[in-house]
Amino acid sequence: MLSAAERVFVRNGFRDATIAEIAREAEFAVGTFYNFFKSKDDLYAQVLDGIVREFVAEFERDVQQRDDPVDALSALIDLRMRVFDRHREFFRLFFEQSAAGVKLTGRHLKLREQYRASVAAIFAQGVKRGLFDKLDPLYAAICLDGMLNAFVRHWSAHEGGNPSPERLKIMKETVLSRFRVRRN
Amino acid sequence: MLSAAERVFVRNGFRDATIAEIAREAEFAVGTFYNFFKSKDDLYAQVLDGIVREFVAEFERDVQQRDDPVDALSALIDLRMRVFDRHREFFRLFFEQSAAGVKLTGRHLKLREQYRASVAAIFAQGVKRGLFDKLDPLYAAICLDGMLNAFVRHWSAHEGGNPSPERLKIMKETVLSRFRVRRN
Amino acid sequence: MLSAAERVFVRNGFRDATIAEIAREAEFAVGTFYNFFKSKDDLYAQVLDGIVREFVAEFERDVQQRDDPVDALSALIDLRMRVFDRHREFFRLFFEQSAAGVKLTGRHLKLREQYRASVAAIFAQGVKRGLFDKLDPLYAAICLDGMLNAFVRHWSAHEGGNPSPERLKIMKETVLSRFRVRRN
Amino acid sequence: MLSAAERVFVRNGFRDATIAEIAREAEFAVGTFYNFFKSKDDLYAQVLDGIVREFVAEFERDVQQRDDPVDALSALIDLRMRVFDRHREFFRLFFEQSAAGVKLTGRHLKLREQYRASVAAIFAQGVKRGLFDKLDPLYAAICLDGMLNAFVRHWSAHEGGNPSPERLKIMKETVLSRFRVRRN
DNA sequence: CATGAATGAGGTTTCATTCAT
DNA sequence: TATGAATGAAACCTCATTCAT
Repeated sequence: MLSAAERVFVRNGFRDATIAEIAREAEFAVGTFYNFFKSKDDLYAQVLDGIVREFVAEFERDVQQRDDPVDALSALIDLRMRVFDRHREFFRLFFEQSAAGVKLTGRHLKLREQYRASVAAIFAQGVKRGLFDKLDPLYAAICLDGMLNAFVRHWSAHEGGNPSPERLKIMKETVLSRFRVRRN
Repeated sequence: MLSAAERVFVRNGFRDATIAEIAREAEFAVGTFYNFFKSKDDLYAQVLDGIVREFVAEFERDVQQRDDPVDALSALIDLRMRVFDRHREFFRLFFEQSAAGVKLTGRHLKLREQYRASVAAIFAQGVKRGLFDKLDPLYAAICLDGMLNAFVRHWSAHEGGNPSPERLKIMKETVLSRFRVRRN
Repeated sequence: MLSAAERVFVRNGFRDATIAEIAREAEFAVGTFYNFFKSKDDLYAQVLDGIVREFVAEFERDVQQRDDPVDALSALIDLRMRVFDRHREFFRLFFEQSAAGVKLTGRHLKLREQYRASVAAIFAQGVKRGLFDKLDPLYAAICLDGMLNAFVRHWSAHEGGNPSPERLKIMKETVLSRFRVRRN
Repeated sequence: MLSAAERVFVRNGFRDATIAEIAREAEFAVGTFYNFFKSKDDLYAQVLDGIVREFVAEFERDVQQRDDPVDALSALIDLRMRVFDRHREFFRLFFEQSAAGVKLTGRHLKLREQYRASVAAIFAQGVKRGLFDKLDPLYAAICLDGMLNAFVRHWSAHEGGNPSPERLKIMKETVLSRFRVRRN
């Protein structure tokens, strides 16, 4: 139901997604949606909300738990790719601030700030323990996010969104080694 | 004329930008536009085209010319920030593939591939000369683009799109040092 | 049940009154109404019917009974104000022919004619007995109705529909003396 | 244009008048209306405004000018019937406060108060000069309005809105003599 | 070339009514 | 009988596009 809407929003963007098409995709009548959602805006907000909640929950469970910053980063990359696999384009709104022609609203913007702060904290830990290069933690977090977004976009355009495990591994190694101190 | 359209497209997104508003902003009559542009889509394509051409020209002149890969990368970062300063959100379409609710069309998609290949070539050179870490050049290019996009977005949201020269310098150093081999 | 509908019809007018709101007000389920009423129109007709019946019954009992035309008129004024107090806006439909965006239907239109004819008959009696000015009885009845409606509307707008007994008395004297022959 | 809207509003009431029907009646396209009126509400307000302005102008010219209260009242009755002839049901909104399922808004409500005060002033004059029965001027004005409304409604329902000159004359005499002092 | 009133298809939203439980 | 989720026709309104001036 929400997922039908997500599909159409992703396909067409917010403005070009019509209620009629969403209804058809969900095999409901047009009016039925208005028993569940106040408006098109409300529908969009709820779709986004579900995905963000899901991501935040998994982030807290899989990433924040870990003591070792390198493990945490590794888990974060895995999570990002997993979420991407489930929600493709849609969660770009969360990571890139705008997508599908819609802007994030207050609540989600705040969640995103929290997420970024948490990632920065992981970097701060890593630097302190001598595991990562000396970098401003916030800037490091920005770099990490940017790289992951770029790979998501790249594969979205080039491999139909399904990179081989092989490529995923190389990507992961490439990204992680941008931050880890090198021993030579 | 095109710049009025750009302003409105950026303000409202593609679908929410009305011809009437663009006409008002450009101080032309609605009908006049249809002497210059076949349609709203055509107008959008031409706006994008101008910006892309401008970027490609400056890329060739300021970046591709340079022999030293480190210099080239440095110049590229400068260029990206310059373009961002001139066209803000709009060129995100080029670098992030979708923005304002519109997708890139064939011709521009190809130009983007060429651009990325050129950046990859710079990395290839740099690796060969032992200036950069050993990395797949394409993946390195993807990482670079992603980081730059992330900073653009970050400042777009946090400093009104105008980072201080100080911050720009730190960013540049942060990004560049992600790729350069470290001597210790 | 009918009274819940009346409240909502008065609050919102016919078209803006929704079955859902009526159902909520009556603490019934939407579907339940369709076991009692064929349609929204039917519901409206039944609400109106109840009020008209009530008025006609009281008219016959309190007004038509009286032999003295002046007493009858006095009782009619009292009755009109009483009904107004009970049903406020709603009975305007009966006296003013249209209200709440609905027109009277045949049966009620006929009842209204009968009512007016009865009032005219009272005037005819009064004229014959030399109690009232010489006037066409129908025109006198029209004048009376019009004045009473006007006061109802006036108080509806100015005193929240609750004129003081003092004001009611003055009104009654004002209206009655429009018709009684004056001795001087 | 406005008159086409007036016709449809009168025929169907506000809610049941559709933009499509108004457009058809005016032989314009639906969208054309939205070049002249912000919304359906706005259209309604403008229709009402035109009629009210017209009435107020004629009231000031034909009624307020007169020195003799009896002449003034006589002119007022003529005016009311004239306006009624031009605008039928629609001006009922002004005199009866609600019709066609719409309420008067602030500005018009105020104008109506002014109108009623002016009529009351005429009565006050008439009473002072011994031409009218001793009555509270406001209550007299209310009575007058109510009677005129009642006749308008009566003829609207019974003679297709076109009473004969004969009947108009009787009505006028009937109404006027409700207020004039009788010599006997 | 320049204009801007006119167009009408198409979008979002409401709500009376039905029907399976 | 009672329920209320599902329906879809129909309403209001927008806006890209045309064309007569």
